Amino acid sequence: MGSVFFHIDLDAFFAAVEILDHPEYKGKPLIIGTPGPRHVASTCSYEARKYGVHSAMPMTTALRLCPDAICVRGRMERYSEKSHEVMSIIESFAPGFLQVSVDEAFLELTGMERIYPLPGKAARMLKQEILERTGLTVSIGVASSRFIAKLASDFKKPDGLTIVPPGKEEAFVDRVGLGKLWGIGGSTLSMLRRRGIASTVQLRQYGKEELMRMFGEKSGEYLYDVARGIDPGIYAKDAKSRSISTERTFFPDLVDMDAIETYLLEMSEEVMFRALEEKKVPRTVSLKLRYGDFTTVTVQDTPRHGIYSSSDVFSISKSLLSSKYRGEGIRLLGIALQGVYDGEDIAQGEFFMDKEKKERELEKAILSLGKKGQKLVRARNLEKR
DNA sequence: TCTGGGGTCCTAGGACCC
DNA sequence: TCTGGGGTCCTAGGACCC
Repeated sequence: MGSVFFHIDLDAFFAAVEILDHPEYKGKPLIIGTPGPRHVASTCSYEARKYGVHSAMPMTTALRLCPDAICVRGRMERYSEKSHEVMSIIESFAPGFLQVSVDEAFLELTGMERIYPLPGKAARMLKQEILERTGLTVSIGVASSRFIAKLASDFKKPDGLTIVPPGKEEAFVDRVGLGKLWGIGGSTLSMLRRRGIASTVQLRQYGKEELMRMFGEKSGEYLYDVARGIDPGIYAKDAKSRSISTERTFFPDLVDMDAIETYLLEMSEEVMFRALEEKKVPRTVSLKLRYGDFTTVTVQDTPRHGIYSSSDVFSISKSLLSSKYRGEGIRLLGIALQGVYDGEDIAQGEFFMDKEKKERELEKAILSLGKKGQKLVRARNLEKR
């Protein structure tokens, strides 16, 4: 018996939650996002999609296309609450559960023929249960691999169910089309087109070595597999280190150095606080700058002595800034902690001999830094007068 | 059209080591 | 006299996804 995977995708999730909480929005074009320049839509209702509005579209464009749309600011806490409700239903349905974002998850039903002899029927049961208990609809894809199941859940939306029988993967990929395959975005698509490859059928005419030469080792292999409906291994491996980041876009561009440093301080604290909350230790700090013309640069530093407090992050990001800053208006500032490991994983040295004590010290340091931060801000404001 | 914010993974070049 | 090969770490940039 072959493998069986479900991919479950919540339909227009944020918008659906807002409609649930505000029934008066039902049947109307609804956009989750703040109106104004340098803002973007995060989701929208299906009524708004009829006007051409979609996720990641600039709000100014979205409102030009659909001037009567209702705009609401996102309420992430509420969405994660609803997400938990749905995910716990999915998780208890079958053992192979893997959540991949707020609004989607995989289930593996391989070897469960005794309990669910017909995967399609099982999927309908799951959809029904989610709707009854949460008021939300999902679309489900059923296939022999995660990759195909993911494409299938997107094939018919909202409230869809698409089953790709074993052996039909390649034919399904042909129906979906090159541009809608997961992992093939705008740049890859135009690179392929430039070489005269506009469909999965055409892509299949190239050998693996040929594609690897044309697109690089990993991408070549990826394209070879995907064109044949073979799962290239999405969500197969789990990340060994992570990153924690924050960024802000400004309107108008930031020019004042004090203001820039104040944001840097605020963001250093935010990011390091999140790391400490999770008892994680970062190895590198990276600073991102975007200028008014949208050119974006990043610089990073991996200090030998390690990163233990937000004042470390702040001073590193300040020197990174001075090493790169062009001296013009800044559209975006970002700070990322990379190579973030569990405290335990890097405990080989003397660093964490007395781990708990060390952590308490770090947390205290952070708290007092928070207060110092306030003073610093005030000191800055005074200096300006 | 004028381009958010939070992530992951890949590449290519240089440093450094054996 | 023009100079190996492999492994690992670091860096900057880019593609992609939700």
